[in-house]
Amino acid sequence: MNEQADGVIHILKEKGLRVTPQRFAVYAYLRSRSDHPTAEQIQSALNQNAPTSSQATIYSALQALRKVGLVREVLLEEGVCRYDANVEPHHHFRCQSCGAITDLPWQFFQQVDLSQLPPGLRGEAYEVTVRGWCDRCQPTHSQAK
Amino acid sequence: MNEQADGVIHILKEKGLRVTPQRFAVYAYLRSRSDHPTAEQIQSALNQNAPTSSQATIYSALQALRKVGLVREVLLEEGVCRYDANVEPHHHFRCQSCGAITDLPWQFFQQVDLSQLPPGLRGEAYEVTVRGWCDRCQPTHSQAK
DNA sequence: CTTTGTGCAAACGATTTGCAGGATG
DNA sequence: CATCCTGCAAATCGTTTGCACAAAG
Repeated sequence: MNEQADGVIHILKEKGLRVTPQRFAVYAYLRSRSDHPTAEQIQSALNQNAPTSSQATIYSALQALRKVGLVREVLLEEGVCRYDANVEPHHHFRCQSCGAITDLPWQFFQQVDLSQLPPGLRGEAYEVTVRGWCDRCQPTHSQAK
Repeated sequence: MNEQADGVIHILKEKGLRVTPQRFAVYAYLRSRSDHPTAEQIQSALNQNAPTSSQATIYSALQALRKVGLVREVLLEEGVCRYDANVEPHHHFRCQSCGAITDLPWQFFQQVDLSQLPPGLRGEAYEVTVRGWCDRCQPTHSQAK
């Protein structure tokens, strides 16, 4: 766990970011999760035991991390911006019952061919978003919304 | 144009929606466009000549249309919710320079196989989002953000 | 010590809500 | 005519900003 912490510190420095406790906490937390928490979720997670970061700080830390490419935002539902420390290309699965989000490895859908785009469009990257039901929300008998 | 109007009225009625001038205008406008306007863009377009709809009405019309499946929302950038009267499955292209959004026909990427999902996940639908440059923003020499 | 980040509270923009009057079926 | 919709303004929610103080390099 300490090695991991050192790693995070090193990464932040490498990107030219000052290492503050708040930034460290936000980034370490994001790296520890794969469910793309919202800003609010990050804040309440970090402040669970003791108040460590104000909400303005969370947002500014997220922006700083985004600016250097350590974090990206994920938009899958209205009105909520989620954050993801996994900046490698990957796809998303969203359970339409409980809203849970699962990362899908890149190789699941890597067969998309960007050279087939309509004339004039040059594609650089793509991402697949799948809607469905997660393991806990199987619509076996009772259909979920 | 009048036949189209009749068609729109008929569709609204069929879905059990009262046909009001505002609802008609919102839906007809959305059907006339393929660039997924925001609520604000819809409002200013409709009020271009004469004030016809308040912003609360636009939102409630959009919700009513969404509820009956005539309109869906499209989330491709932060903080903006776009609306789309094309509820047939299709993909999206977003120019990362000017932000323009283009629909991509379904058949461009229909080769995705949802049976390959990780165990426990049951996929129902998917959508591909492509980032790149549109015809007016080709990064020939000067790179865009 | 200089630069950059933090915390607070107020500002902001998009969306929602409550309620009285008005239009639809 | 009963029901549902509109318009207005106020409320709400997530995010951003301004500024004084504090911490990082």
